[in-house]
Amino acid sequence: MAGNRITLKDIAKTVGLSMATVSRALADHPDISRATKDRVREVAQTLSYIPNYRARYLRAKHSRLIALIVPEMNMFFMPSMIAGINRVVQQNDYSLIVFQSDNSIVQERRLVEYCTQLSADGVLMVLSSETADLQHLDVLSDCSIPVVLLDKTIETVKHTTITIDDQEAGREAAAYLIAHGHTRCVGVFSDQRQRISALRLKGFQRAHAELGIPLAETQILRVAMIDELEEQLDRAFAAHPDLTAIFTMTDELLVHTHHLLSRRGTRIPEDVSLLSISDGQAPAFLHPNVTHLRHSGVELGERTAHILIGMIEHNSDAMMDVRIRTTLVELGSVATRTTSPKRRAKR
Amino acid sequence: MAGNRITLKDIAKTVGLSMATVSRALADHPDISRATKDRVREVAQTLSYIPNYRARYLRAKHSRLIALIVPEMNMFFMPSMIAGINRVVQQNDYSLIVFQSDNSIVQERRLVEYCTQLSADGVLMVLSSETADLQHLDVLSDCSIPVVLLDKTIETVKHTTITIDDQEAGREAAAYLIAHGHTRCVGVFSDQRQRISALRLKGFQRAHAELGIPLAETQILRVAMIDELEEQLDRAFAAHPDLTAIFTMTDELLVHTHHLLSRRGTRIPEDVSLLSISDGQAPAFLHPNVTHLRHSGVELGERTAHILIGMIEHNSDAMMDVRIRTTLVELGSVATRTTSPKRRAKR
DNA sequence: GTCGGCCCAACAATCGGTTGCGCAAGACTT
DNA sequence: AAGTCTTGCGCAACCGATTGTTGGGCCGAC
Repeated sequence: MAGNRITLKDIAKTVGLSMATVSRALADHPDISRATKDRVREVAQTLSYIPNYRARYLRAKHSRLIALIVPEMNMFFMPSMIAGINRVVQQNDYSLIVFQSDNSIVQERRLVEYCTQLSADGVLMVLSSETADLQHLDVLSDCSIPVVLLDKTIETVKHTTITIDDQEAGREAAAYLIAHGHTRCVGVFSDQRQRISALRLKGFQRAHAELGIPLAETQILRVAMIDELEEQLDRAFAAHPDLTAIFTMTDELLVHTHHLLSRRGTRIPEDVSLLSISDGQAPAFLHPNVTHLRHSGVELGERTAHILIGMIEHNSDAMMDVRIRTTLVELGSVATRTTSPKRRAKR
Repeated sequence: MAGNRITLKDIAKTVGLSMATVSRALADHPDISRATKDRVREVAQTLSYIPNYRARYLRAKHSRLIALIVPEMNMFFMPSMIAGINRVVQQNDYSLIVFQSDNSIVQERRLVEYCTQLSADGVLMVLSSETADLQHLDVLSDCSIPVVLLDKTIETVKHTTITIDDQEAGREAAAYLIAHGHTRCVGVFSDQRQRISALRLKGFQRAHAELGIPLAETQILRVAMIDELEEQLDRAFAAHPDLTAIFTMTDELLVHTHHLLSRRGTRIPEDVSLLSISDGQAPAFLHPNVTHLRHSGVELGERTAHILIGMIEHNSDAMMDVRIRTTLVELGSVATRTTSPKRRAKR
């Protein structure tokens, strides 16, 4: 492979100068005369010389490589988040290298170690669902490689984290539905071991408590596997004939809930209102368009990348805990209830 | 950064051996005695030594890095494709580094060059929509870095390509609809400058021709920007009152078409049948579930990665042109027409 | 006419490993 | 007992760049 690549030595031989001079000429070093620089550049051009970053960064200690470890390539959030990260990373002349842990702590550990082997300049992590502690990140601090945790995290006192303000989003969701007259809502949440899930639920519950609206345990769906959703939804409908609104905490839960509602002939928002936390893509192609608390994956990615690059370049290890607020986007999926609901017959 | 990292030299000093011996001991070289190996490993362990890949691969000439350049992080196809690639890449002890060209030929060029600078062992490319020729890939062949083009390509005689059998998929789609009595179908296609688009359309047209079903130009929608879809769809409905089926060539077009149909009160499949080419995710959460010609992104990714790794490891430059066939997945969105359609009134 | 100084460019060390070759000491032939 | 094999390890070159230091040539100046 690449055995025939042009190196500095080749150029040096061609122009009849030493490697050192060629290197400096290419780097526009003041010690080198204009004439020599021009000559060297021309030769480099014609030989189509490509510097070997591996060699260069071996000496330079850094790699201008930023690693991102994600648990999976979720179709809703990840693509936009990665796009955001990528933009900032590129703008700052770093390269992004993306790894997938497949939600396995073993893989995650392996990948973290791999980051050190590559001597990445910084690491961005979306924790896998299996990750319960952060010991495996110690190798990174040993090598003084800065880390930023984003989106999915666990409690930590040692690492900079950037997340959606999950609890607040959950709170706002419930408050919004209640304000529109929905006093019997169902909340659809995912695996409670994930902090993101627990926080959104906590906010949802707290809003109910604060507003004095009762919230039965059966109004809370905890969906670990997406195929449990249908049964749980059926049970909720059975338990609560007065159910008028559903809140879904993610896009994935939203599209599947929407699908199941359509299938059972439930009209949105006439029969049941629907509200979600989302990055706005799914709400746009569902009918009716779904009112949601929007969190931009792009923004999360961009801010995270900025912060990490700041840490790298200023060698700072100040710990931050940034929470991004969601914004309400009102579309057509939430009706205002003034009277008690009248349920339509289902097919 | 990482200035304090343990190196071979540190280990050598600690155990009182030469770097060469330590290196060989760690590599399990037969020249080194069991006892020495054990001692070295133990020290490496306690010092938590991490080899510097940059240095190692500098000499080794290769990098075990595979680069993937994609135009954008499309939410439907890319995630699964990347997941597939990633799996195979990891299994073979390579690492995947993902770049995004943002559909810009300038970026694409830059990234290709960057691949050579990183001395990637191989490059996977999904061409940007702006890419009209493949000259910028010559640097790669100059460095004898193998390239595989996948999914979106243009005509080429020089590079290995792996694509969905687009034309056949378009043909099958039309044939399927026609076989179910839909003699007036509309096909929704994207930007015709893309080969994938042109081929799917060609198949769609050819099936009509072969089966002797007329196909008016107004039955073919060419949607370059997604917000043109609504108007074009309206025009098609106006031009063809006898319209009974719609074919969408991608997931993105599918979800938006589905949304617009729902909005105009068109029932699927009672009023209009819907068929798509898809990787199966969107069809599962739309109502009713959409019958589609399935192409697995994961499979495409896996096969591509296998082929590239084969090229890398056997140093082969045999050109291939692999086409992956789609499989029909019949769900609930296509009705069988036996008589001429009776259109229901719209809201 | 020598000397300080300025330009330019070369030498050589270095980054962190890998590897061909040589060499010493012990084991084994005959 | 001398010669041949093995075994186990070190020397030193090398990968492709960067960079601190050195030194030759040429200038004007005293």
